[in-house]
Amino acid sequence: VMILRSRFLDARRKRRNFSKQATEILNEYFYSHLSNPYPSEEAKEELAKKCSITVSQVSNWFGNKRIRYKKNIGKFQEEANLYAAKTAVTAAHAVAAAVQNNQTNSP
Amino acid sequence: AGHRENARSPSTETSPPAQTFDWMKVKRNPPKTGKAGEYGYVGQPNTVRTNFTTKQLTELEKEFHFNKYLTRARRVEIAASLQLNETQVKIWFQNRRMKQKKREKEGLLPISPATPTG
DNA sequence: TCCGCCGATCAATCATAGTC
DNA sequence: TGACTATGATTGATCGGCGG
Repeated sequence: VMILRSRFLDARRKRRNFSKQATEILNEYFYSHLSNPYPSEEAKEELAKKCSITVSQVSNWFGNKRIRYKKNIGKFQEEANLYAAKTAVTAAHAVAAAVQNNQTNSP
Repeated sequence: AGHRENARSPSTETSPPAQTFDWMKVKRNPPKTGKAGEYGYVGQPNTVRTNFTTKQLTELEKEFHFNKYLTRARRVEIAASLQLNETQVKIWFQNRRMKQKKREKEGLLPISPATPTG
């Protein structure tokens, strides 16, 4: 019956949650690329570095996130709005900077 | 690989989040791992992933250490002896090689997160 | 045209960590 | 402390692209 409960206690035994800061970075990327949340190998390396985790962990995170997100989009609405607002502020700053820059050196 | 597109289904575009992008609709076809019975063949292919027994995994692992790649003949032998499809054996080796590669890569840098101030 | 492989991903599940 | 949920990891199998 349970003959194969054998997933022989893999390495997933001693699991540690990522730091809140790392999760923050990953979520920011995910929601700011919601139309296509598939970071390139290069982007994964950068995220891994910023989050102090491995590239594989970044891949695992996105894989789990994508599946769980589409499985129940509604459950992530609040989170989605939160990060959307956050990136919106960042975008606003960028626009402001661009405008400022444009006025300074107009062609 | 992928479904790299970016199209969006008809939806309000005024709300940033809550849109249904193509990646959210991706659906994988169910496994074609039809474990046919003696009579004719059951109706639907297995809709769930096969659970390899400890014995099967042990044998596959043993074979893997002997050869990272299988010849057609060897594959047939193993599949028969382990009651698996040739495809399952083929895929298992494929996944095993990827796993090996991943481990070699990871078990090499975990230490020294030297961050050359970029 | 068919087949095997690679790399990425999916999807289901495991086992633990966190919350109440 | 036990029940339930959140989450990282594992893995059999699929998808698309390549090369033989």
